[in-house]
Amino acid sequence: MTEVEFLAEYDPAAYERPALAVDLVLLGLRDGRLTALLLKREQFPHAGRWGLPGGFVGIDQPIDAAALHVLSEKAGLAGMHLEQLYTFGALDRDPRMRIVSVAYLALLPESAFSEALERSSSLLAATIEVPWSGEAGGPVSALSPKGETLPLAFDHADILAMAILRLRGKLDYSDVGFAFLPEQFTLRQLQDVHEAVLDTTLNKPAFRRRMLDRGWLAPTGLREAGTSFRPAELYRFQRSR
Amino acid sequence: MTEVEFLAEYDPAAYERPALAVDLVLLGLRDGRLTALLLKREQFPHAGRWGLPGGFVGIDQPIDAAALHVLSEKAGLAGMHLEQLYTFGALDRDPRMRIVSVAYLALLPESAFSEALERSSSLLAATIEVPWSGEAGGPVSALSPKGETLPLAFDHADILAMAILRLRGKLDYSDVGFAFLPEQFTLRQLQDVHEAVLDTTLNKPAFRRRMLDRGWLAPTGLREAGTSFRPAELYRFQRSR
DNA sequence: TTGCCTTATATGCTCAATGCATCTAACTAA
DNA sequence: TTAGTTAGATGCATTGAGCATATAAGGCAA
Repeated sequence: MTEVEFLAEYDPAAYERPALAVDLVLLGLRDGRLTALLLKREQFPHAGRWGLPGGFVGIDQPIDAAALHVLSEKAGLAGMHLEQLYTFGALDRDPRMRIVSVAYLALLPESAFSEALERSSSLLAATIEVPWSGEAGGPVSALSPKGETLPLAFDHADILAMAILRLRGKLDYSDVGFAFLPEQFTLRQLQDVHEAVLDTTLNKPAFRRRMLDRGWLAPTGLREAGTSFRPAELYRFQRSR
Repeated sequence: MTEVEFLAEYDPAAYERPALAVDLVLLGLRDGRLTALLLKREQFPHAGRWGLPGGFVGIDQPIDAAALHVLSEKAGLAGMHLEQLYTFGALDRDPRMRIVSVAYLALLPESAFSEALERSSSLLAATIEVPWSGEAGGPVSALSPKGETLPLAFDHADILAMAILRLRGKLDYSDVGFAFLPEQFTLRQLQDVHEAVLDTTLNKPAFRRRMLDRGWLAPTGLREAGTSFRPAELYRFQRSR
């Protein structure tokens, strides 16, 4: 029996199928640290552990739509940009049954991050601890606001790690960094975003020049208020070029 | 009913599940052009069109294992490095039923590419035409060895495009380029790989310095043979640094 | 044997981008 | 008015890339 014949006679409906789910990595910045929104699991399996917001993909639902649905249901957010990260399909990743999960990443500005925390009281803002530097990779850990290590459910430490990896990789050649910021922001805020994501300190003049030369920043003519020192110019992100 | 209650009562086995498949983008270099291995579809749907080698994911099979299985069954290859690309889950991507497909990318050296073509006579080496430059994105087209445009099945033009996009993005900061080359190769061959993938011409002295400074190239002391001009030094790829 | 042709390899120059130190500007608070 | 703090600008050295060009090493033909 050749492979062609095999496939011709293959009736996938006759075979058991894995369940398909989505998991969302919702990242924001709190106190200059990368922070993710986690949910405490109340039910078996992994009850008491912390997991990413997730849900199953309906048979008549595009995967992206399932991710947006979870974003809305579990975080009360709409219209955020979601980027597909990676698909996790190890056999034992869920003890109940075979579940394949497509992970998505969303970057939230402070306003959306706080909004989600308000709308869903079961969400927790967990600081992400990255025990490796650069793009080495490996699992990460999550800390509660009090600094306690949170036990993570399933393979969610790996999913979070993949999110950090992707984010670091894209940060300096794409415009993803702006997703963390409000409509108007200062160059210092933008640098804080980069420093938090990359977990380094950056050279200020060099960073300024690089960003300004990129043509993505439109000065608003406005300045920040409420500082006890020289107020910084407010910029707006403009796509273009 | 809260989301928590909903999930607690949710029995995924009670819902119909999408079928899960893998599709493989097998890329090589022929005559300085990016080339993919395609299969002519004999059956409905899309009979007569050309598609990527693919297969379903078994309920007791990790996704990576399913991809390796397809690699072995459809291309007669083993032990190649496979990288997960993206998961395609549009509702209408397959007219038979809902199929979600996890796409994988493998880069083949000339030897493995030819081996696959010999082992499976139904495979075709299709030249990939990329109608956009840089990392702009958009679907690509495939040409037969005679230069005729091949009609592609399903969303496989998009999957191929994603492969090119990923490849171009990773080429100059990672070691993926070496995957196209044999054990020993010249700097000119390495440059040819980069020029084919990026679809540009590169500056030779600059390219040489960049590659040599990277510490990935170990001179073998040997030189290529059979040229009617000065033979080039043969290098070997060594990881680390 | 001797040029000649072709490609490999090396080198020098210029320019652009970056790291770094430092200078000036603008605001508050005392 | 002055001290303190951060924003923003500028000069200099280093690095890396683009580019032209020089030299090296093979085959080949006269």
